[in-house]
Amino acid sequence: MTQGDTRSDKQPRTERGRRTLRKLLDAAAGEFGDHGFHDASISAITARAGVALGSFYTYFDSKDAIFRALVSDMSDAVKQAARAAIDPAASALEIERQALLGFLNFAAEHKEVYRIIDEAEFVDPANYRAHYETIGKRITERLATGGVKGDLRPDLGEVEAWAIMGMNVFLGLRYAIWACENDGAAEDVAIRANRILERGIGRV
Amino acid sequence: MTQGDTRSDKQPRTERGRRTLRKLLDAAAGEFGDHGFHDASISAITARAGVALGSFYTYFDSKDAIFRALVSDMSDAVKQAARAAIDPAASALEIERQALLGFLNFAAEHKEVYRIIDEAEFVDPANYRAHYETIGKRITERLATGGVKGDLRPDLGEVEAWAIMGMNVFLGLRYAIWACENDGAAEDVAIRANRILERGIGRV
DNA sequence: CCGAAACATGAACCATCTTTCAAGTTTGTT
DNA sequence: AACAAACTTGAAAGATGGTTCATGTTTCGG
Repeated sequence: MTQGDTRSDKQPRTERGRRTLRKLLDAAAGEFGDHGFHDASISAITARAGVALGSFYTYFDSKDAIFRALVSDMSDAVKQAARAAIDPAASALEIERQALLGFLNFAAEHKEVYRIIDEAEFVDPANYRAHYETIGKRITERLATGGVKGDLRPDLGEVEAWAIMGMNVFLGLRYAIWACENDGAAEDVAIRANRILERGIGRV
Repeated sequence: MTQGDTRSDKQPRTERGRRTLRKLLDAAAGEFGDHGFHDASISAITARAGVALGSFYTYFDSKDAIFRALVSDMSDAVKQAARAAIDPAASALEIERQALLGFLNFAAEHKEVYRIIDEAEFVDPANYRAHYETIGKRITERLATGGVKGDLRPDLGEVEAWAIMGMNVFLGLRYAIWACENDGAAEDVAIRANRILERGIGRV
């Protein structure tokens, strides 16, 4: 699915090919994560992967192509991580807390994913937008479900979903990517953010 | 101040020089906004500015240098726009509503500013981080003031500030930068976001 | 075990841009 | 008016790094 669509006739047909492809993808994630798209060179990627420069073009049409492939893969990974962190039986607010906590942990564990998706805003805008629109829709659905269940206000929509998504992404940047010693643990951050959703910031 | 610090000995000393510098800055904002840092070329910037290629280096040491100068200028502009949109006499919640509305309007009016600051995450990370940390501090202060005034909970801190900042930035991306026909007006968005801060998303 | 297809290799090609520079023009001051 | 400093110019140097390609090696079905 991630690879089936636009991907040209470059899919490997042997086991060896699949191994090389994976090595390239992993190496590219590292290079793009460490240096950003433009300062990462294909020769650095192939060097890190341990293959010859020319082999790159057996698997990808261009530097852009491998970046796009990476963004698709990682977009899927983020969504899956969030889904995995959620207990669908929990209350709507609790689900949002779990989703944020899952995201914070995932981001801390995979900083390069965060970076690559962020840089997609400039290298692969369509995919970037698709990524956040998909997540936005998913949150919107959760809010609607919460409304039906009676956990949440019934008038929540896309605006609220994007507000929550923005909260989560920025808390991820600050407390997972830029995390420092005297920052609270991810659990704390998730609880405090959840309290905003629960009762706002107004005086009790 | 914005130019006084690290800026090399390139400040213009005549009126003509100041005009050329401004033309370059404006042209660069346009090019970087339209094409992003790496696809914007210095020759395109000088062409747009109507000056010779070589003149660029009379004012900036490098492509990075003009980008950094731009980020500083625009970071200031964003902060000033937010400040200008605020009535300090209003309640703490109302102030947050005004700040968001001000930001949404500013972003819609100056999409290139949004884009350039975002790209600074990769081209000028230190400035990017400084930008958001400064704004984060400012919001933290507002929240503390609101707590003292009795408008807000007294236990609000940096986490809540970053949550609000993330909300605002993402709502800006979605409803100012990517705005489309059937989106609500900025006022609506600001009101709905403010309602989250006021009472959360829980059932009334 | 043979042959065709898949895959690997890395030197060389090439397009692109940043940056330099030597020579000319304008500005502002004395 | 005259001079020095500030500014302008655009061709060319220099560097970088993406992409190609001809040749060699491995894989795998028949």
